[in-house]
Order: sequence, then structure tokens, then C-alpha cells
Amino acid sequence: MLSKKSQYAFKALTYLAEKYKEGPVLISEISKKKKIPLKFLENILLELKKEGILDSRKGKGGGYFLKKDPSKVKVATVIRLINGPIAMLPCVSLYFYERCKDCDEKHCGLHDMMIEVRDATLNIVENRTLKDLLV
Amino acid sequence: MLSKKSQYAFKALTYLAEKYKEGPVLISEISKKKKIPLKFLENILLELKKEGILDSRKGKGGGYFLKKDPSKVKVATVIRLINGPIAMLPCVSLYFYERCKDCDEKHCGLHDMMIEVRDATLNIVENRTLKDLLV
DNA sequence: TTATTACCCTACCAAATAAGTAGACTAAAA
DNA sequence: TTTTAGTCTACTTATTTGGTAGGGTAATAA
Repeated sequence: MLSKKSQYAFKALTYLAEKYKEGPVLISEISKKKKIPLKFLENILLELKKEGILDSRKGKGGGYFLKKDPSKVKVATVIRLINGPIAMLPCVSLYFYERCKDCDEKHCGLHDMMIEVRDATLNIVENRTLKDLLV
Repeated sequence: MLSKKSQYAFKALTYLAEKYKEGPVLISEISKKKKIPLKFLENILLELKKEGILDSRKGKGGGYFLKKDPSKVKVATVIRLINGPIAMLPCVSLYFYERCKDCDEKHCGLHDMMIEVRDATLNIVENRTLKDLLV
């Protein structure tokens, strides 16, 4: 399951995608329009900025805006940044890999199946961007 | 991500699948062989029994055993029982559906994409059984 | 140059969930 | 009737999630 934080992130990002190239958008505006707790949203946006997805301007006329074109921001990237691993097991994760203890990956049916699940999921989320989320 | 509990459940179930039709297996044996905390495993097995996947016998010579053939126990079923929803959002879950608040499912790109992800995942886990987990 | 605006940053808190434990109870055999 | 082994209720503890508080800092414009 995606955390609420992730859902908030996607709402905020699609909002900013709609307003791409229209200048900075206030946190408070996003908060109001998308019904996301203001201070929580601040944290999320700041994180997305540090990761290079958003940029911001301070002072009057300031706010947040997408750093890249919406079609360049992959859904998979956002999930990994805010939510964490996409795979269902650490031992099959590409970006958050951890070795199984007490279990031989070479002889584990669950492992093999979870690789398939991971790839099926990646096949979708790696090939979709913020642009695709706009209806 | 699958919880540790789910991973324990799968380890225990594949162990029992290997010993299918060989009579009851002690909780303590599974605990030892699969390195699962004994009391925690008790809870898990009991849950799986209540859900109709396992059966048990008390007293000497007792233990747990699969109620059905390993090829009849779907991976999807086990995940739902022990881990919960397979979908990434409540609003696209088949068995744990919850309506999105503040969001129109008819006009939500994330929603649509998550249905695809769900179906891609289900296509795998609904068509695999404990038997497939044995290497 | 100073007031205002708006993001930046650190730290904290409460609720929920995950992970694991304790101990008494009950049923089946030997 | 003793031993064995699962059943059941109820904890405890650790981690994660979802948020809040409040001062700091940078940019803008009067």
C-alpha cells in the first residue's frame, strides 16, 4: 500500500504539473485545493525539492514549481522517494536490496515469483510519468 | 512490502507443502527448521487454520498440516489473509476497497494506473500456488 | 533598509501497526 | 492420569506513520 504521504505527494505533483510553466505555486494554495495538511505538505515538498523534482522561490511571488517537464518525472521515481521499495521483498528490490537471512535466494520459489511481480509492476510505473496522471 | 509475518507464513506453508500427506508436523519443528520465533509462529498457524488453509491435531503425534493439496492454495489468498490488500491504493482494492475522499475516481490518473498495477500483480499471484513455490 | 512574504529546518508528539512474549487452558494419546 | 501439543487471551515493545510547533532564512518591494 502507498502511504498517505505518497498519495499527498502525487496530488501535489499533479497539481503542479497542471500549472507547469505558470510560475511558482504557494504551498498554502496546494494545501487548500488538494486538502492536504499544510505543515505536512511543507515537509513533502521540501523532500521533493531536495531530490531534484521540484524547485522553489522564496518571498513574495514565491512558491513551488516542477523543475522538469511533467513528462520527464517517472512515477517509479516518486514512489521510491516518498514511499520506498516497489518490490514486495527486500531480497528482490533493485534500489533497496537486502539479502535474505536464513534463506537461499537461489532456491526460493517465493523469491522467483516476487521478481516476476516486481517486473510486472515496474513495467508500468517506470513507463508512466506525471503527464500520464493528468486526465 | 510483505510483512515479516507474511514471510514467516510462506516459509511455514512451503515447509508443510513439502511434507504434504506425511502427517502432522510440530510447530516446534517448523520453528526450528525455518528459524521462526515459536510463539509468533503459533499465532500465524492458528490464523491459517481458522481461515481454512491448515488443519491440526492435538496431543502426541499431533501438529499442523495442509488441509488442501498445495496446488489448491493460491498465493494471492495467503497474502490477503496475512498481509492484507494486494493493491497499492484502497480505492482500487478488490477485497479491501475503500472510497477515496476528496478525489473523484472517475477522473483520477493515479487511480487508473494503480488498477493496471493491481491487475498485473494479480495475474501472477492469483495463478500461483504453494506448489509453485517449491523448487 | 526594513517590513513582509514564503519557504527552510529541527525537533517533537501521538496514534497505529508490526513483531514478539507470557501463561493459563483444553483436547488427545499413551 | 500424565504427557504432549495445539488454543486462546492478553499483554509488551519497537517501529512507522501522520502530523504539529516554532523559530530561521532568503527574496522582494515599498
